[in-house]
This record gives sequence, structure tokens and C-alpha cells, in this order.
Amino acid sequence: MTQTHNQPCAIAQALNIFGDNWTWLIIREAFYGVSRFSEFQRNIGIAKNLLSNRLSTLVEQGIFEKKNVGENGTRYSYHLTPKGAALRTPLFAILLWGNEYISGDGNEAVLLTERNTGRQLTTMSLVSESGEPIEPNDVRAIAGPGANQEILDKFENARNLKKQK
Amino acid sequence: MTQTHNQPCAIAQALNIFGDNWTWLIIREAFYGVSRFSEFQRNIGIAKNLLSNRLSTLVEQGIFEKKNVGENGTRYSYHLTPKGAALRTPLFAILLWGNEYISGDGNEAVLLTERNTGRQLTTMSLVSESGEPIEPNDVRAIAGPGANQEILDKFENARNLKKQK
DNA sequence: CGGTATCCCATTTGATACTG
DNA sequence: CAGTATCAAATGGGATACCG
Repeated sequence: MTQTHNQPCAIAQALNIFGDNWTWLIIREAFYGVSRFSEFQRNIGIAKNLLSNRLSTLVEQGIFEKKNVGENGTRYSYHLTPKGAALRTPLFAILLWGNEYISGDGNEAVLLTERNTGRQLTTMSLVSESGEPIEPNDVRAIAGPGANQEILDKFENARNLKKQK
Repeated sequence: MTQTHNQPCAIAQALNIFGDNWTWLIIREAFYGVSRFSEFQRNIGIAKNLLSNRLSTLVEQGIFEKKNVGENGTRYSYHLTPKGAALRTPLFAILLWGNEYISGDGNEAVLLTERNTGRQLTTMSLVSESGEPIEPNDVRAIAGPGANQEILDKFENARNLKKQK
């Protein structure tokens, strides 16, 4: 698509930013410590003009911060803002899913581990206010304060579908 | 891009499937209980040929299961497989990020709640083997058994970058 | 209903060249 | 180094028509 939708659902909104694969890969590289234009380019294998576009958008969106680090103004670094760093959660979620369902056990190219124990981490979960992990079945999606009629209808419809069962 | 990369990293692999926004939206709809071709089409506003393509790919990938539910073979339903249902984690992660950093507090179109208490869920976390949520700073990404030289280099490089600080 | 086939247009892409 | 400019080629997009 590439074309923007205007659904109020945050998923659709977020996808307007991250619909492009390059963008995810750029952010992944940032988590690995990459901050320079040429490094992104080399590691990802992206064309310069595309990288330039994507980085500009990400800076506009407040996900990266561009700093001048050159002695004479010819070098820049791109670092994740808090907003950008918060993308670690979706990114890790995708990684764990891919490890389990694409790579498969024993073939993972990248693993997540607990720093202290070195143990592998394979599970990600919603956490309650009291700090307890919540089972997927105990989670409900509901319409929020920013919902429009379309979303209200959708949840109404979802309720009806469940009743029919 | 659309073009497939062949990096072994599970993120890149997963993006080969989900690089397309339509795909995420289709899966989102599936979580809302949608299972029919025409419903997907109407709710997402996607062209028929595109929907057909995307669904075919998703069935091939083992994310949806296509069942014949028609009396005379003219009706089908698409349901998430366990592999597909596991995408709830990345999807929720994206939703929470979008709620916090795009919609903002009080403007969320869709919220996640705990079924029993009705309390809003805003946090997602990696969970240790012993069932404890892990802080982001306590997580390390390391090269796994399926890593190639490129990935090993990347982590080597990341270590060097940290030492410099 | 659940698609497939076809067409045409807008966009995206990557390569190359160029610049401060 | 960190881009911008340009451009031909490929791709993705939606609309329409058609089918079992």
C-alpha cells in the first residue's frame, strides 16, 4: 500500500510509519549500536537515497535524533530517542516469534538472554499493574476513548460472532 | 523493498512475510474474529486481488488455515493457526507502543484490559524461565546457533562500540 | 460468495553521477 | 562522509470485467 490509512487504531497508525521493511531494519541496526549513515548503508544493503528518506522520516517522527558529531560539520550520528528505544518491545516480539516459528529451535541466528544468568529468554507477555504476567486468554481488547464509530461497530460485531459459537 | 533479503536474523525473515502493511491489518482483523473474504475486504478496504494474494501467502506460510464452510463449496473461512495466533504478541506490542507514543493517553482507539479486573494493560515484558518480568536493561542479544559470519561480525562490532564509550 | 484475469497508471526502486 | 539529483525500469496499485 504505502498509502496512508486514517484509521484511529494505533496499529494502523504505527504501520503508517513502519510499513516499510527498511525502517524496521534500520531500527534493528540502531539497537546493535549503529549510528552512522554509512554503517546503516553497508549493514542493511540499502540504497543511499532510500536510507536518506527513511532516516529523515524517522527523525521527523521523533524516533531518531540527529546530531552533528563531525569536527567540521560533515559527520552525523543517529540515535534512538526514548520513543524509538521503546520499539525494542515490538522488535523483540517479532524476533521471538521468528525464532520459534521460522528459524526453529537450534537454528536461531540471534537469541535474547538474561544478562545476569545468561539464560535464554523466549517468552514475552503483557504484565498487570501488580507486575504479574498475564495469559493471552485473560486479555481483552476493547474500544478506547479515541474510538470512532467504525471501531465501535467492529467490537460490537466481534461480540456477536462470539455469541454465535 | 518487497524484495526478499536472505539474512538469517529472524527479524529480517519475519519482515519478508510482514513487510506488507495489508498483511498486518488482515491479521489484526482475524484477532477481531473476522474470517470471511468479504469481511476482510470491507473492513480493511483492500482490493480483491490484493486480498487474494495476501491470504494465499498467509495460508502458504501456515499462518491462516483455509476451510471450506460452504454448503455447496462456495464459502470459505480463514482462521489463524497456532503460528498465526502467536502473532498476537508482536501485534499487541505494536498496539501498546502506538497507544503510548502516537495516540497518547486518553486518545487510544483500542485498549487492552485484563479480563477479570477490567484493568488496563499497558506494559509488555520479556519473562524469565521462573516467570519474572525482565527489565529491558537486563536483556542481551547474542549470536545464536544459526548465526552466519555477518551476524558474528555485527555483535563483535557492537561490543567494540560499547567499549569506546 | 470468493475469487481470477487484465489493464493501465502512479509510485518505488536502485544505479549512477555529482556535491559541499 | 553524508548526502542530493536524475532517470530508466520494475513493481505495486486499484478498477473493471468475468467466472464457477
